[in-house]
Amino acid sequence: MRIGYPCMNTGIGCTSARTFRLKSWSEERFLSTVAENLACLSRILAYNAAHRLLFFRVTSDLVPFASHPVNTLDWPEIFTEEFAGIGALVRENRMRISMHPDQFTLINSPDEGVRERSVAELTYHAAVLDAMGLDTTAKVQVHVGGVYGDREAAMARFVERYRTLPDRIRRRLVVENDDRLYTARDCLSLHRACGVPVVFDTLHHECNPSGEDVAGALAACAPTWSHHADGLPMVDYSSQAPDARRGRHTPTLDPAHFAAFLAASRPHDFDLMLEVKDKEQSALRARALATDDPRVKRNL
DNA sequence: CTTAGTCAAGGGGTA
DNA sequence: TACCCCTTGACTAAG
Repeated sequence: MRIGYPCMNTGIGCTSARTFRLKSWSEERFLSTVAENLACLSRILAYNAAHRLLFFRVTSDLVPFASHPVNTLDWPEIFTEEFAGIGALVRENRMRISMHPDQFTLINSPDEGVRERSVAELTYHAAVLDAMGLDTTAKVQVHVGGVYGDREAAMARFVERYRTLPDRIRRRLVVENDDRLYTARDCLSLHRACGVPVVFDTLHHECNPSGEDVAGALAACAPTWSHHADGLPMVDYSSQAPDARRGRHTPTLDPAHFAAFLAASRPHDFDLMLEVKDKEQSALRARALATDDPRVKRNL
């Protein structure tokens, strides 16, 4: 079990998610922003390596407007060295990377334009991981998408479109249960139909359950990952913020809830993404809480 | 300097 | 049909 956190570090004083308004677009602005973002990502990963936080989600804002028509620059080529350096850092420290495109990425949309933009966005995400030289254990996770008034048809469209995605995308794509529309069980049925691995999200499963307890859901999702090509299963963990709208993440790690999760999840092994607002601070506390867990101990 | 409104992109739910 | 919500940090113009 590697423990990680998403997208940003609260302590080191830089962000890899700098962006700008489309109105402010210029090649100079783009190039300087990407350069800053990549430099910051390097710093974050160096911090993570030093603190043995070996799982990290790279922000989708790393390359602003990467899939937008306004951008005709060959950014993977321009930043070849920077991406390669980051990839080397990841590999040398046996770290793992994931990405999670925004809600606009909907491969099951009936709208041709939405689908095309989604494929372009997925191509961007795959291109980042490719430029880093990472193997197919580095994943791009998406939700199933909309229902469009007909769940069966919407799920069938996901399957059909997954099958025809370029291999560059498909080999990295994994699907996650969401908090309203598609449960873990729905995702498992997609896996049976097309082979897509399933990321289990604990909070979404609480909000939008499909009958299994945590252990049962993990047992069902784990075999959707081919150990060789896909690596360990990925699990997103968070708990419900008290007195907040359903689905809102807690601001910081709840130690008792986390301990209960660790106990319930045994003996399954997976890489764990802590979706908590204070980011690396909670990841560090989680790792400390779990140091006696043999799954974590192996990676210290 | 601080702050409040806004940002490429979709879809679901309510009135 | 019209409007609100999600989720979120960062940008940007206004004060």
